[in-house]
Amino acid sequence: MSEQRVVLAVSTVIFALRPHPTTGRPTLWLPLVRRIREPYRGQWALPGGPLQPEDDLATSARRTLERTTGLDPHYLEQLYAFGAVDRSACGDGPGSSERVVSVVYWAIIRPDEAARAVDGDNVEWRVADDVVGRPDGDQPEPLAFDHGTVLRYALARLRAKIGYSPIAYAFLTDEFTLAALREVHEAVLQRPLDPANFRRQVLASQAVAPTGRHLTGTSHRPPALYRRVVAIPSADPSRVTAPADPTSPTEPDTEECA
Amino acid sequence: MSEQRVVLAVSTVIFALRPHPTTGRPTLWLPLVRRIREPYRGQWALPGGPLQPEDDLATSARRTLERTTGLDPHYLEQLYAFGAVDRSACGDGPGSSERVVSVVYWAIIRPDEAARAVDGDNVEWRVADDVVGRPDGDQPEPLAFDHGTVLRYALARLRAKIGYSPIAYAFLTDEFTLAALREVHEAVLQRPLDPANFRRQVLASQAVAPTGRHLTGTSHRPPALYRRVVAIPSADPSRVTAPADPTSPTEPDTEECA
DNA sequence: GCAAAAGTGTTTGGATTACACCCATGA
DNA sequence: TCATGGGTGTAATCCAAACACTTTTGC
Repeated sequence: MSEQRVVLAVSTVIFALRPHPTTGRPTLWLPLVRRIREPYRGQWALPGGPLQPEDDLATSARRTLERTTGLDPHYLEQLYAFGAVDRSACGDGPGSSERVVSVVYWAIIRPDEAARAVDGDNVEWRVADDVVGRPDGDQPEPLAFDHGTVLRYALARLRAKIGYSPIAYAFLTDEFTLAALREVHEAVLQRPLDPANFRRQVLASQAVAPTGRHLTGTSHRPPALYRRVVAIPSADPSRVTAPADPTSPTEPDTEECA
Repeated sequence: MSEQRVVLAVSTVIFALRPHPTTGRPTLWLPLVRRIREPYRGQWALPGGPLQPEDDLATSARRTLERTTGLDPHYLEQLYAFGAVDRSACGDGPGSSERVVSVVYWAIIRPDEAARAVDGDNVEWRVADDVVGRPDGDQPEPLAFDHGTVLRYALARLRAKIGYSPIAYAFLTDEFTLAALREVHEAVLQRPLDPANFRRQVLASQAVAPTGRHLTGTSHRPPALYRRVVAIPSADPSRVTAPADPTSPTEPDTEECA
């Protein structure tokens, strides 16, 4: 085996909600970029690139996103550092390729942000669950590197975190109906939620306040519009405060999958 | 600013339970190593070292731990990748030092494993909350690099995760009383738990089974001994399975702090 | 017997669930 | 008027907390 250098890259999984191509229901989509050099040339991969010495990790993620997809997500969180020694080697390719450790981030963008995205020859938006493959479906075309594993992990994190953190609001614009908020949860969790109970839970959480306005133009009773009144928490470790009050329980953390 | 190279290192926060020096109650301890070179020479730091090209990230963490502290933890999980551009620069030191990105792991070891640990001039075990500093106490001697932030984050992760994952068993040997299991939770959460309710919750979780044996030599009723019958889950993203059954809710993931 | 912790029982209140039912609008 | 979701009410259920009480050992 030849001498290897370890190279650091930063990649990002970006989630957005768009109508499903067949059902029309809100569904998780994400952009992929086509690799234009070896290894895995021609295959689809997560947007990313090498870490520049002058960039922080999250800054690198944002900079690469802007350059490759034109996106600037307002929710961005570190997912995991992937560093298996053989993860950058093609199964049938040369075994002596450079070793790459990737720090992967995941992001959420609103529909209005996603609409501004470029969609050229080398960027393609796909339904997230079609990319990883359904349990009963055919195996999809594999992603470059271990990006299939990365995406599965990002989906698991998103689905876990929406249950205990107000990240669902990152998919929504300033004003929204409670039905729209419920559709975000339903799209992420892939299961219907009881509208009555969902409404009560959200209102009890004190996370939203009515704006007084209503959505018009529907063929039924005009739903009230709400706005978010809590911050979407940052998962940055530097924001970790002093030890919590020992008399109150701690909330779940961000980083992994049970 | 001179040209910088990005170097990748792996460090580990290792937790063990030992009696508190004054109260005698089970308390979180961790080993620190003294830095023998610049930057931060002479200050205490988390055990770690540069990533070797032939090691996976977790392998690197284990190898460095063995070499510096003699420890081989049976629970090891990735915490976070720290990569701020200035994190390896001393506040009053030279500003042109090498840039280091650290992938940090955290680990749990049992008392019998911790007893085998070396405790030389350059390794010192400390009470975890004394290292980060109590809210009302004096500020402790700062750790090297951003390891104070790292440790605070690791403590937050441990305290969050013990609430929804059976990691408490990683602190215990094969046979244990339910009181010992409760003391693990109390030490981590820093608050007393109701023995009656705790017992019921643990038994209802189906995570333990009685061995039939009892602990003797106490000055009261001999408590029954139990053993763990569930696996301590690995947080490795490669273990993420196919999308869960959409009709059942998802459990919290591992990676972050609310 | 007494102290101390093991272990059991009971009550309470809050949160979740399921589902019935009314409301307001466009067509 | 009817269809469609918005929005409210309510009862059943589960779960966590608080705490009284009994049991079993060493001293």
